[in-house]
Amino acid sequence: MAARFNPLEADARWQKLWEEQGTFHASGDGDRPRAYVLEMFPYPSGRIHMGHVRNYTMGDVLARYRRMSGFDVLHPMGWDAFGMPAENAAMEKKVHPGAWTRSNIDTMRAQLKRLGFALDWSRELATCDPSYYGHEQALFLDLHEAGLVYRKQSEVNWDPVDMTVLANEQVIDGRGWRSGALVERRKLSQWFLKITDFADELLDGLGRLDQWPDKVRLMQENWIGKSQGMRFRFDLETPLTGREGPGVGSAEGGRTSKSDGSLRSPPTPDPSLAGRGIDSFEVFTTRPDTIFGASFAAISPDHPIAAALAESNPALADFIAECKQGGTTAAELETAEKKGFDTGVRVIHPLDPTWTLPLYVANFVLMDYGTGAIFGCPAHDQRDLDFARKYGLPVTRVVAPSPEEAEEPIGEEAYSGPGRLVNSRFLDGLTAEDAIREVIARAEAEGWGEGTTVWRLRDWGVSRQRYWGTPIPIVHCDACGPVAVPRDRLPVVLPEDIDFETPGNPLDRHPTWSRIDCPDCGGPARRETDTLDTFVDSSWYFIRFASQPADAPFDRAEAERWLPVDQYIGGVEHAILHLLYARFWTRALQRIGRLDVEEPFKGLFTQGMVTHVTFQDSEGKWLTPEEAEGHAGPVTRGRVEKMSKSKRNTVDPEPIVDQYGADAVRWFMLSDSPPERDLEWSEAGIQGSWRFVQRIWRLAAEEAGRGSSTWLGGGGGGGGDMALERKVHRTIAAVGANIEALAFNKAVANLYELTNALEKAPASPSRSRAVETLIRLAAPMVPHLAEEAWAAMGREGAIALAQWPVADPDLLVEEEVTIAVQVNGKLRDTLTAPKGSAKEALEEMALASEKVIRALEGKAPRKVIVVPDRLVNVVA
RNA sequence: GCCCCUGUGGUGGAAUUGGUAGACGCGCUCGACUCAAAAUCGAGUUCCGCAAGGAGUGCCGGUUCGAUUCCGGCCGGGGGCACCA
Repeated sequence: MAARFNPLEADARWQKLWEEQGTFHASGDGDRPRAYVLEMFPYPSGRIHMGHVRNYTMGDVLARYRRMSGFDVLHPMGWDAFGMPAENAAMEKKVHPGAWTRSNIDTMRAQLKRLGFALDWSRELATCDPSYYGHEQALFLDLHEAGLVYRKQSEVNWDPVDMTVLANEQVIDGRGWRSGALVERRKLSQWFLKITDFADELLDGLGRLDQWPDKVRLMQENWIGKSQGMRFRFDLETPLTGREGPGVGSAEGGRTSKSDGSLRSPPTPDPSLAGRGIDSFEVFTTRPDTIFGASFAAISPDHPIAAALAESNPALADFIAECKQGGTTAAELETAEKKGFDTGVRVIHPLDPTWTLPLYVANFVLMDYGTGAIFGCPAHDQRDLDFARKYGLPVTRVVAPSPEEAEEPIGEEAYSGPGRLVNSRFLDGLTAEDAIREVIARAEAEGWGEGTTVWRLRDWGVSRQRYWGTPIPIVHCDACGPVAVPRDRLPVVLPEDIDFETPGNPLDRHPTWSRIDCPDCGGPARRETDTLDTFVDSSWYFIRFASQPADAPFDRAEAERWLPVDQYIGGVEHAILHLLYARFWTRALQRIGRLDVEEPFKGLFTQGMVTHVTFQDSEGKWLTPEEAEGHAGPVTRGRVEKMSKSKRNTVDPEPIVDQYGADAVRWFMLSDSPPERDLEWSEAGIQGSWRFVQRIWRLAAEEAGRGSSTWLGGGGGGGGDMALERKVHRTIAAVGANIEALAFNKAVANLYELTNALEKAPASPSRSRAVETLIRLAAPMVPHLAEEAWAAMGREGAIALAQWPVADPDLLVEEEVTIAVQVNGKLRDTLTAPKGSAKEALEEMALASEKVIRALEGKAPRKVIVVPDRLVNVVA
């Protein structure tokens, strides 16, 4: 047996063997319990980076541990293969997006295989294959039939130079990231999925996801943004025209729901309303209790009433135009002044027909939240207060924390705390909560308002005006309107002959692709040229992994046997969108009766980033660590930051694997930093991991060289290094518990401790068995080394399929314990005593201690606290 | 602005339900082996102090026999949402 472990030779040998023997195939039959371990599949950007290595190593340890613990494990891998970068590459490098993507996949698959991940490659999928996206089109049509898909006009960011739609992230300071052109808002007809239909369920379900990080649940909760309150009508003192007409922004208004939970789409301001007669509008508030503190009403500049009034009021039209100019970046909004325009119109207070309030158009009122209109209560809302001070509006306190403060004037700070109602007529004396109920009850009884719920969540716009995505399987016919592509004509395949020379959507300008006969009437029609948001692709891939028949998206029974995913691991950057969309998609499939799974991911873990030091030269140019070392001028060592190409601090995993082997890299990824926190890459760290791999190897080689296999087979008994045996069994218990808890850094520390103990222990049958146990415990983390050592020690079969050691409960308890002895809570001495010693005995031993006597300085103990097997505290 | 998380040696971080703070790794110091270096092995490493001893988990206070842990108030770092009514 070699003195050193040579990964360059061993890694590939074992990887080949695992592949040949199908070691990691999920069988899906038999009665073993099942475990589905999944890491977020990568976008094939070119090469694997350290973040992938960390993510997949964590999942791999869990998958291997579960397999050794007797589970039938599903641990698949695939490619989130549609998206913008492929089109960018096509434009810049003149390669076809498909060719670019597939070549990247080949590179990255080879890189992943070199890391020895225990993946079931037989289930590999790429979302850009028609064999995947064709099924996605079928599911889209299922949702369409079920009424969960609709089409409406929606604003997009339009780059007039590239003639393309931009995602919000691609708009930088109001300009297109590629062209630098000023971005325009443009209205396009787009497809939406009714995720808001599920807002309540998605929110409610969060409460039962007890294996998700609180942080992610909170982020989703905020994103869904449920606000309970009241919607009510303000009548205008004088209708806008003489004719009676319907209220505006009322029943159709806002993403609101009645108490039955039904949701409506947001309003599309209708210019024709102007002149049709407007006599009222609705506002939304979460504080109906403060209704007697109202001092103005305000509507959004986008509100139909604002538009109607502007027609005869040029100053207002100017004001509205001015509001639309403002930037939308966080910083601009932060400093943006609260501005309003007094329309001169007055509205009637719903609880007092003699009381009228001025109506403003205000720049801080958003059309797409609530009803696009508010009432202002300056005393109890800071924004309203700022506004009221600026325009000299009255400020009346209506909530006071105590009766004495009822007439306390409001200064520059609005009061939003608890209290009882004052200056509020029939509400006086009620708590805020009771007053809310009372006002809603009266409004509902009198018919001018109702309790309601408003959501921040919007429906999911899935149309993308791009080539490299799943074609939306719809045909537009002048006679029949939008028509679904018949199922037997799926998949709608992307054309291969595509031109990226001219700007715009390549599908749109393809000479023939979009021409088609209408499936309904046979007349001339056009294909939908938008493709689906790539988040749709990733909303169901975990189902396809579990079951992949050729003729259907999945087999229901088989998918239900694997789902939900037991442990999902990925970056926190997907905390909201991807995870919310996947939850929605799963529930939508459940609602239409395709799959009886409520939540796709039972356990979720979000791992930290891999970081590295940064360097800059005197001019602020980023330098790689290698450049910094040999740099002529002065070099500044910057902060430790996430590895990124722009900061030039990336470390390519492949050369590291070449140098140290897969196991040292994997070990480093698991060491030191808790997995949810950032991990700083360092050369010293990887060298430390390399040393540890060799230390385990030496122990194994030593025992193998001893010819100790005779001891190993010799059934549990003899050998008698009981201290070591106890250490081993404590380690078995600790490593298992820590892997279960995904506390890999602690499992790593447990293995270091056992290794330290083994290196010090004299040869014995106990030690030989202990080394074998160490190899098995380390196998999920350093699998190549473990296989090699396993074979060298003469064991049969792959260690990947060997049994996880079982801790003997009898060996987990210590015979002797160390007791801390305190005087007045300060440690003065320690003593050893048999486990389970009587309180009296421990007290006696403690009081006899020299150090205790000295610390007492002659004072008599007033009280002695004894915690069995832990400590004695003498109080004097 | 609102919400959430976090603060422990030179450093990454450990520490069941409150019960010996600093496990384990990295780094560093000294020593062994070597002509030398690397690798490896051994000893040490919270701070002050020769020692006895004292101080110590961001800061201030509280509860407790006992607080890194629980409570209140500050300060620092990170994240999410953001003119959300």
